[in-house]
Amino acid sequence: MAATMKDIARATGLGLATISSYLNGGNVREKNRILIEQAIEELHFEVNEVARGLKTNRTKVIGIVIPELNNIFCAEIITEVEDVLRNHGYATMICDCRTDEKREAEAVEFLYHRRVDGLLIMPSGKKGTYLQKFTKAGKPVVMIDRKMQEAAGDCVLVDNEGAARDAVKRLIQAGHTKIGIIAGPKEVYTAEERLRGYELALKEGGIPKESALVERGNYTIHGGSQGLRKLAQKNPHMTAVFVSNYEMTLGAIIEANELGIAIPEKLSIIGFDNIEFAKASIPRLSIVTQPTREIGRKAADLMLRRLAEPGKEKTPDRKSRITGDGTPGYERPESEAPGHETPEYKTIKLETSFVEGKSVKAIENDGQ
Amino acid sequence: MAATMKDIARATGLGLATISSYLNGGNVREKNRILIEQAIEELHFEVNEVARGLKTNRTKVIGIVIPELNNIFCAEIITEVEDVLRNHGYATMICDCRTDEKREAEAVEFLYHRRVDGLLIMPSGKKGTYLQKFTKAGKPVVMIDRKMQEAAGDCVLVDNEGAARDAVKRLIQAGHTKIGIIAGPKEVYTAEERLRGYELALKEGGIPKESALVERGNYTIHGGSQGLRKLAQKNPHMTAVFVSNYEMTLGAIIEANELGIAIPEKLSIIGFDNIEFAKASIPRLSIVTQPTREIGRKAADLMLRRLAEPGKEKTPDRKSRITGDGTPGYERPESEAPGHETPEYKTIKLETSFVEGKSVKAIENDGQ
DNA sequence: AGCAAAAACCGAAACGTTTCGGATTCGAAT
DNA sequence: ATTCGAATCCGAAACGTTTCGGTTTTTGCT
Repeated sequence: MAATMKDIARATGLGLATISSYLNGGNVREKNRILIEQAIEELHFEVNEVARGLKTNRTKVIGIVIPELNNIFCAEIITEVEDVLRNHGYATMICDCRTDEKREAEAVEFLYHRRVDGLLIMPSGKKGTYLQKFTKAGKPVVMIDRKMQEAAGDCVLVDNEGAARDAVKRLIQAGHTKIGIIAGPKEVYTAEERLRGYELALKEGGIPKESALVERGNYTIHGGSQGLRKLAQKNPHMTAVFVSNYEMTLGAIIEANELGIAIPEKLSIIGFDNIEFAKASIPRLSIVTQPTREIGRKAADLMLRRLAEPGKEKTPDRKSRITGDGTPGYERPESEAPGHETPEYKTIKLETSFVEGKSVKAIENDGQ
Repeated sequence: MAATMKDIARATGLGLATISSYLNGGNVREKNRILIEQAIEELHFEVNEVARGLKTNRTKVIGIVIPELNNIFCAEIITEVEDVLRNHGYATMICDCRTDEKREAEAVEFLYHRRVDGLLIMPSGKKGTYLQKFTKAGKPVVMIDRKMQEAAGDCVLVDNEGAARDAVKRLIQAGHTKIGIIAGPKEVYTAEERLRGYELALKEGGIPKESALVERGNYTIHGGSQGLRKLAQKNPHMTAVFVSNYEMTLGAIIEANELGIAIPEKLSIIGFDNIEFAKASIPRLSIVTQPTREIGRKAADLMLRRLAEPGKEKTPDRKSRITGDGTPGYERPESEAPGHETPEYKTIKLETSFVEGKSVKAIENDGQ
């Protein structure tokens, strides 16, 4: 049904190679160009990306593996990534692995089979041995938000420890000393970083840490409610809480309301993520926000850069024995930094920002 | 680098066709099976889906077009869809068109180029003329949540009108007569349905409608806040509001708090979507919830069903002149209803449910 | 053991591109 | 008009599968 290059060649009386050349931006005599364009128009020709992918060994598809599509932080990043990549002609295959390490490995495998050109992953598991396939095949891997052990690849991270530390410091500066934290799951890299930031701030503030003030949640609304409830039960004198992701922040606030704990009069709260909610919340929430769009953009950019690099996968058609190279650079050069010798893996670290709200109340430093 | 079927054939001494047969579940003599499996193991062979796609003209990829990945309702549905499809060996290519009709058309085009086997779309535009390409090519199209004019394809919908009507009826039964609505954008199909449901309920309740009680928002938190503010300004006597999507519900609640309007004492609210939030909210929110998982599953199932249908795209290799068919049914039959003659397009309508909360207060019917 | 039917196997062509090396044509300078 | 280098053009092979039609082997029966 659909027209092929062969049809165009026949219709124009030109050779197959010429059509191909035209389609790939090569030069073609003016009159032939017109001829070709006409034929394409008439026959409704559209190049078959699958065939092209087979021949070139580049599918123009990027695989994406995330822990939970249904999570604002992820969704925001992916939205940006998808936008950037598609603008560069890349499609994205998204796999949601539901924060399950096994499913994650399966997803990676699945995408590898589909011969995606690169992998963008927001890891759930800690060690990324299953990424080796990609790196071994010379396909770029970019990790988002979390780093995996034993995994070679670029990273786009956020300074979680610093962000958490700053947040808790603010509480300390406001006079709080009984500060709780609702931390994330042990397995989650960023959760641990945030916890470390919390501990660091306490230490620097000269406040002894109490295990009763540390509660863990599973990054869901429910986890947040439970966390706050337990904290409140165990620590009647607690005056502030730092919550380490959005869903749990929501849960914590709700639970505080439920328990009749007034914010910020009785309890100061600093949350995480989702600036929109924070701005609109009552009382206006103080939060740490992550630059999701920038994370997404940086990750996509990094991926594109890697893809544009010459790449080591020399698969010259068997007969050609010539060493010379001269890959013409498929991607428009744009702002390619020249003389850029395949650098070692890169780690980009982005800063969070702090949005001041009314959910933190200064307290005078009387004996607690 | 990667091994091909040819390598396996060579290693086992078998023919190419036999390997192919084995890989596609065909029968092979026991000893050969072992031989093949051994070779596959040793050479780390994995079938190249791209080549397979070229040959079979089926990529095992489904295109998905949605208005906003970054929106809980969409994200929940897509999560489910992706899960189901991947479990059946299908990959998904997701395109976020940001509720922009032009981008939507581009996305459809983009996916068509990639030769996806089918299209799952949650339409932004009203008329889906650009879907014709798919249907013309015999590729199934399934619309989710919204129906497009001039678009042939299956549909999975929700009874929005009924849901809205029921919700508003509850307010009326509780004695409310000054009931506002924060409706969605005119362009959005479901938004209009919900508005109709609201109007219907009023009519049935014998309450005259007032244009001052109808406010529109753009389905964002901000839109919700603004909507509520305007409603409150214009209608000092308003006692209840129905909000027609999650983001706006959130905004409305926040704004109500901001304005010091107590819920439900001064204002009863019925919201939409996101049961989790509703359950945890203070006061516990009454909402209409959509069965997102079921929507997703039904849509994916429908797609799979269509894909399994014989399909009219007969593309026999040129030489074969035989009329006989005998496509062996690639997909495992599973629970194929037999004698199922390519039915006309199907529309599945799902029911919403109502979650009772404390945000609706009965008011005694004194003269208003 | 002999036979036919059924099952398993096989080689080659095809899917729609890109790319290689060489052939052809063009344009300008003589 | 010739000539020569550069610009264009071309056919054929290749990418890794599936599938067609036909051949060989196995199986079950007598």
